[in-house]
Amino acid sequence: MLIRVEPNADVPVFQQIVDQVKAAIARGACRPGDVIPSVRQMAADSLVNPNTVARSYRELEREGVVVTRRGFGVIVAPNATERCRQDRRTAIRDGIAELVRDALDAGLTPCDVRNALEEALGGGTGTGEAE
Amino acid sequence: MLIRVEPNADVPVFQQIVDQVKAAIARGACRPGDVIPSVRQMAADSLVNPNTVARSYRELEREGVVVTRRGFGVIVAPNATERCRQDRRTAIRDGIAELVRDALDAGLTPCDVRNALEEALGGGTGTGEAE
Amino acid sequence: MLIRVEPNADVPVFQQIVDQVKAAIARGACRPGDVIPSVRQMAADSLVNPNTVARSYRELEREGVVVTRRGFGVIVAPNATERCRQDRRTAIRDGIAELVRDALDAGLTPCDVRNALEEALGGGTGTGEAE
Amino acid sequence: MLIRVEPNADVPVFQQIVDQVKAAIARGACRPGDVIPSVRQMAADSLVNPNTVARSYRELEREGVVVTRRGFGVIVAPNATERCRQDRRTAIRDGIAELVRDALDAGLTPCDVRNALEEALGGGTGTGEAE
DNA sequence: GTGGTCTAGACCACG
DNA sequence: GTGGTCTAGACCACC
Repeated sequence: MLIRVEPNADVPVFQQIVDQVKAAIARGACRPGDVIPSVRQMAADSLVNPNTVARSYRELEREGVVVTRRGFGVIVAPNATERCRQDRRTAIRDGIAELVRDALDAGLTPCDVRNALEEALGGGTGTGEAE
Repeated sequence: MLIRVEPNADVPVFQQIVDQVKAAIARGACRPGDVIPSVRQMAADSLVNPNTVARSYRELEREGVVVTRRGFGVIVAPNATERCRQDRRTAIRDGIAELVRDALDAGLTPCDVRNALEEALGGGTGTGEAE
Repeated sequence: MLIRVEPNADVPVFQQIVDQVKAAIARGACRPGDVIPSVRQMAADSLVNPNTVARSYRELEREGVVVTRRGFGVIVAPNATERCRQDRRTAIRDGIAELVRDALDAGLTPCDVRNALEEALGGGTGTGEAE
Repeated sequence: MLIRVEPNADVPVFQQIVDQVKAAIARGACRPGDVIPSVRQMAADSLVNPNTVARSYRELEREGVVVTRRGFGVIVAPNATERCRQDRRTAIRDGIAELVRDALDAGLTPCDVRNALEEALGGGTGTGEAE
């Protein structure tokens, strides 16, 4: 469970942590029942204040993604994997829909959008292609 | 020049105004030399605090999209149309790139992303129909 | 909107504030659309740290009881009254059910419970009776 | 002596054990002189950390409900039955008083409270049937 | 050891 | 002026 935080980003640090934990669960790096790093541990690893990590964990618990056992630690909730995947999928779809709306609103054609997408798909990952 | 603002959105009100003015210019609804509503006029129309509208206009002027002539009004800058189109295109491309990165990060395949895009293009608008 | 906090109670301060705000709404002291005291104001009034008040307000917003408008203030949500009343009713019923379960579990008879209730009703409020 | 613990409840695990032991004594399931399970036995049965069980036993001994005889075991104290019954009765009465105060505070009428009680008495158990 | 809470003080963005 | 966030350090209860 490696968390990398950018302190000066426009998205709050506590939200970055929430997102990355959920992403780790979504991609299977953490599975239900696994123990995730303690508040103090992650705070030390990520160079983030423990209070900020605690807030992230509180939010994750509120969303039902993790379960915290006092004096023991924080564990991934039973059905967290599917829940996180669903969340990510919904978020991505919403994001795409909003982006498309904005793009068409700004006068771009659907073809422009497709081209921009293909460019991003090709350059962002390079699944085999040269960079 | 009709501006619609959502006060509870995550994007600031002043930014919504900036974006919508630039969008109007980008799609040709406002052309260089046109006069856009005064601060107090737009404030009254949009039910927004005049200070907020003023800030939006300050930002638009800073970007060279409009020029204000004291005692006269605010007019669209000579080369605003192309500038706004360029801005929109860049913003859209950046947005798509970020979204694609997030999506692949979350374990979606490029194909998933393409499908979501096509769905958004098909369902969200008329793919080119008049509004 | 008068909030009284007991710092040494077993229920956290932020939760006390949440409960009292919801109670004020439930009994009609605050109605939808009303502005509730600012974070700093309530912090000053209640002798509580602003961060603690902020956390209470964040929780209230999460529950849909209030809506916060940045730079403006916090207002009671449209359907907050009924929602709070419902919450209170559910909480009370759950509490009674749990209590009854415990009481019968401990060997008390239903009659014992009824007597204890009548005593509490008589002494706790004195709706007209001498104390 | 069957103890069932809910790790995720708001009442601490050690307190749940204390309460259940006292309840068992109050309802006569354990009588003075009876031997109750050893720390490690109950820890194994209840899937609870032995330290936690030890703390519960320490608390029970502090309250005079049990006495531990080194090398022999833990036995129910001579006057534990009446003491536990008294404790339970006091706890229940306090709980009812607090609940009634909250309920009236929230605007419910005494009649509402009585109805909720009767519902709980009627539906929650068999009002005296064997279990 | 663990998480939960609170305080104090700072900075930022928005209106 | 408003709320939002972060840091720092302290205390508590639980396991």
